[in-house]
Amino acid sequence: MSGVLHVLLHMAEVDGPVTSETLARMMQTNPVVIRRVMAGLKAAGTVRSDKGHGGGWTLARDLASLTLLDIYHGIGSPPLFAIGNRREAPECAVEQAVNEALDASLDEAEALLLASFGTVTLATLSQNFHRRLAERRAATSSGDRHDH
Amino acid sequence: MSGVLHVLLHMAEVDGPVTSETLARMMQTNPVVIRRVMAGLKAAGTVRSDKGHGGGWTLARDLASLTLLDIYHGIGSPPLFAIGNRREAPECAVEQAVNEALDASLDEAEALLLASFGTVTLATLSQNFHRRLAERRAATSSGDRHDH
DNA sequence: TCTCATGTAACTTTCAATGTTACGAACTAG
DNA sequence: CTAGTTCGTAACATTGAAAGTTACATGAGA
Repeated sequence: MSGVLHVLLHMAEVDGPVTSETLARMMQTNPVVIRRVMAGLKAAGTVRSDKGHGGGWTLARDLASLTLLDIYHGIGSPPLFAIGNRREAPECAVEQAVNEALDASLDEAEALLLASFGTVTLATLSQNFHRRLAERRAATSSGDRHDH
Repeated sequence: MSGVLHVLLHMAEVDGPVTSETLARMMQTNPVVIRRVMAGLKAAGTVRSDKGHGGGWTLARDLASLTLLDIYHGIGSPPLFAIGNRREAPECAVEQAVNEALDASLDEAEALLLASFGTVTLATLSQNFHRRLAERRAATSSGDRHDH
């Protein structure tokens, strides 16, 4: 998730297609790993890929029309929580009572989280990125006089 | 988490102390694993342990005074989410923007989840467990005539 | 004193995530 | 049409964290 967002924002900074090779160097990983996660996004219509000379990955939709929720589903909607339910011995009544209680809380939190994802666009992330860049430039050009 | 709750509810069904050996068989695991997770709960005052003959684990507090939140903290407050933030290259402005956005959503969901945990007592879980037992008994003694 | 039980360090095993290699398919430039 | 690029994907290797295991020390009761 975090890595994919990183990649997409970097792609938005370049106008032409970007190869898996280049993206892999940015993320300090392997081109095949990039292709794996991009596969889902491609199927979802978020990005497109082109082969051969001048090929690579391109954003297929506007940043403003993409939310964190789109990306989450694009990468296959993986489990959100680290503390899952035991699925062993589900016939045990104790197990069922425990799972019922945990599920109630987890489902509620999951609904909120996904709703929250739905309100954040990649355009917002990009804007925050550029704001940080500007602040950083201002800080260094003024000789780091502020703060500590 | 799920496993610990299972253990605690089983302990509540017995009046005397229960050994790690017995609990391990219930959970289909190893006694040492039981002692490991119980260590935190003991430090938190949730359970006590006694050595020697007739020893084992005992609930030190009433089920009604224990919430899921207490148990969560008792086992060391492990990470709740499976989709963490990248901590590599945190100086990259893109990374910072991504982490900022994800943290905002995750923190909000975490707060809700923990609050939700705080409202559920183990007494409630135990009641649900006994309700299930009663329903199951009723269903089998009536010959499974209802539903399918 | 002998047995039972926890406490804990050290080691091993397991398993899923990630990384890697290899090769086929599709595309472009010349 | 040929050569060079790039994605697509299967198969295998590596890694790291969680769980399991062994071993032994400590404390408590019969």
